[in-house]
Amino acid sequence: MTPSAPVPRMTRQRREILDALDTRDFRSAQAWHERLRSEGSTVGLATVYRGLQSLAEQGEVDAVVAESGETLYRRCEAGDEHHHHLRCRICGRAVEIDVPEFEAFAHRIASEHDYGDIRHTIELTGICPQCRAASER
Amino acid sequence: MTPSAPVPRMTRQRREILDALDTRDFRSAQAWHERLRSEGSTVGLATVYRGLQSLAEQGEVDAVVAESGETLYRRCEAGDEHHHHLRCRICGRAVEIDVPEFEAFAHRIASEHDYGDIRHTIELTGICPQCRAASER
DNA sequence: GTCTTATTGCTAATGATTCTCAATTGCAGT
DNA sequence: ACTGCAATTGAGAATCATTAGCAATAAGAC
Repeated sequence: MTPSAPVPRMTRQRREILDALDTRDFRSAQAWHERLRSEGSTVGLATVYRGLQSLAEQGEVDAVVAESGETLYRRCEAGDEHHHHLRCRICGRAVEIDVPEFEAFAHRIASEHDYGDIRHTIELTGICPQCRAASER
Repeated sequence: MTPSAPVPRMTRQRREILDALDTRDFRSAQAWHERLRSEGSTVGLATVYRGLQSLAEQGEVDAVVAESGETLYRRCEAGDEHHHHLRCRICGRAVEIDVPEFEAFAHRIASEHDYGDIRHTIELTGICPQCRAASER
């Protein structure tokens, strides 16, 4: 029925992207691209965008939309399903948190209003200790 | 100290924007602009952007960043401080909800990680009953 | 009414992301 | 290892939302 998505292939560049995704920080596709180039890779920007997108679909990376509208990516913790983040608005450093209470709450609210196919996003942002110290002087 | 922001003036176009913001739906700046034009207004797109932005700063309108990256605006309920939404991913229709438990939770998590100047966003999206019905046939 | 300056409306400029398409290259089968 | 072919890549053009630049207007104070 479904047009059946093409079979993914493991290419050099896809491997490189995966390898680059090591830190715990959220970065934009452009930032990851720069990092790759600076490390000698020759991947194209478009490829990085495509790669990150498909990885996000497979659940390999987390994607969040910053207030500026740009999408930030980061490799996900192991295979855990669902979680949220406390992210630094300045350096991007993020901590994974989970809000078990909320999962239930979301569904209650949703069914109260008769909304279906619920999805939720919780974004907690702040200034991390390091950046705070830096900006205070 | 602060460069003291200019004194805002009530212009025809600002009034029109305020007037247009009547429905309970989230719409993009472009969408609000179209609506205004279709109702005979001659406001420019940039003016709508500027107007919505300043209104958002004053807390007169809510602004949320959709997954697509575009910013959606809607007039706020009276002057209540802080709240969240359950928004339909198809038609944009939204319900204001509040999550008192969460406000406290957010601060606890934040201080646990020593993050300052906390800000949070909770976005609940789903498909509203009307759109669900529509897409089911 | 006059003046000062915030505001408007174009339009051009940005910035991020996506698309186009020819050139590559996994990889299944032989 | 060799072929065939669809998936993938890379570079640049194309989109899209949003912002900046600037001359022309028009609030609001006097």
